[in-house]
Amino acid sequence: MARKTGSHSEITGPRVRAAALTLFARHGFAAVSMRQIAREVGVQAGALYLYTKDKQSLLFDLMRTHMDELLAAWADEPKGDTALDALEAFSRFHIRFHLERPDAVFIAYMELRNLTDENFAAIEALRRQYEGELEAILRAGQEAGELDLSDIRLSSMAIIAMLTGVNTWYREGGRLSREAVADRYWDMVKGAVGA
Amino acid sequence: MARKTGSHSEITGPRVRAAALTLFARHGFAAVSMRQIAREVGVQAGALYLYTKDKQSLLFDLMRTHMDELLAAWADEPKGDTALDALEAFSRFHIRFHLERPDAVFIAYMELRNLTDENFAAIEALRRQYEGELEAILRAGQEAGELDLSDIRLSSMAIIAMLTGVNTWYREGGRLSREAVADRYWDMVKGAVGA
DNA sequence: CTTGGATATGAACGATTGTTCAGTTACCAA
DNA sequence: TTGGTAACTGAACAATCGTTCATATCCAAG
Repeated sequence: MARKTGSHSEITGPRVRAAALTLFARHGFAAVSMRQIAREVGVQAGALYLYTKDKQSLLFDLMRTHMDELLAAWADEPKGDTALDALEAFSRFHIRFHLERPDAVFIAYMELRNLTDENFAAIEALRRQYEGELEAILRAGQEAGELDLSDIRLSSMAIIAMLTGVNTWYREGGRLSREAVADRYWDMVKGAVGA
Repeated sequence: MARKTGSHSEITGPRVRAAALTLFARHGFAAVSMRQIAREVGVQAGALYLYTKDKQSLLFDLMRTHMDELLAAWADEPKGDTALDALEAFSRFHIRFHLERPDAVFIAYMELRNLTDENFAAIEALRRQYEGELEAILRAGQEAGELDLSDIRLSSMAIIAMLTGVNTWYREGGRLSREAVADRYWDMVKGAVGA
């Protein structure tokens, strides 16, 4: 027995990435074996290497895809007229986007240390780019007198940490809807930047 | 050759934990072998089992010790008279305590999924207890009319995420001193709770 | 001076790891 | 109907894993 019935390359590839995403998020990159991923897909371990160069590339692809999607989605987001509008748009976007893909977010934050130096640098650059988007909003708001900030970089890091933190406790079907959470976090962000 | 010269049990034990702390923080629990830890200590792998039941217990001990120290240190902290004073004390304490032990903090947040169910429950309970300390402050401030909060639990999670986030970017000898960072974060916390 | 416990070695255990590859099958184009 | 190739298997590779254990050495106490 070798190949199963039907042509599967366009099915199996995404399924490998999906299985890796779930398993890496649940157990951690180092704790998941290629054989576990293969079993989840319904294939032997050797077949995975038709879809990825090695385990490291599998992790890197997942992280780079996530960061690319993040940047692309934010670029497409309407941002309003004022810096305060843009900050509200960013806050709501960040929560929504991250709540929609908890596994990818978890991996992107937790598995950085399992990347090779080169791959780490690439992901880090994308993260910096995203942080830069928020910093630009804060700088504009500062210059327009809409915000009162003592340190833009620091405020940016604080806001992102606060917003991303939602992923650690939010559970679907819980006490609050995603919108209600976003409303309250936007209030807190507003207060934190003195607006 | 077996035992080296001198009595070492009171030296080796702490050294095993210190090596495990550093290595787990740098590479992750699953990616670190007992032999790596042993090499760092200057001992053979088998000797580690004089100081820990197994690898899992080593991780759990590190995490439980960290959480115990956290709760004990906060209990010893002067908290001022008003709820706002207590909130400031908490904010500054949290940043200071966490910046002093980045490795332990990193492990306590990243390696939860590598704990057995039983051990996870124990650590989770301690974390809840710490979060409860902040919630109590917020509740008191709310009732005294010092704070304006729409949801205490949510504000508590947001504040902790924001404060803990300092560990992800702060570097010793950087642009800002720890005190300067704490000053600015306290400003932001104050704003976020409407005070 | 002997004895016994504390401290450590080093070899060994079976299990599992990421990865490669020759062989096998199913599909599609000619 | 036939060939070629895409998709996959199953076995194999050396390396490493956590853990155990018989053995050896050192120190303190009697």
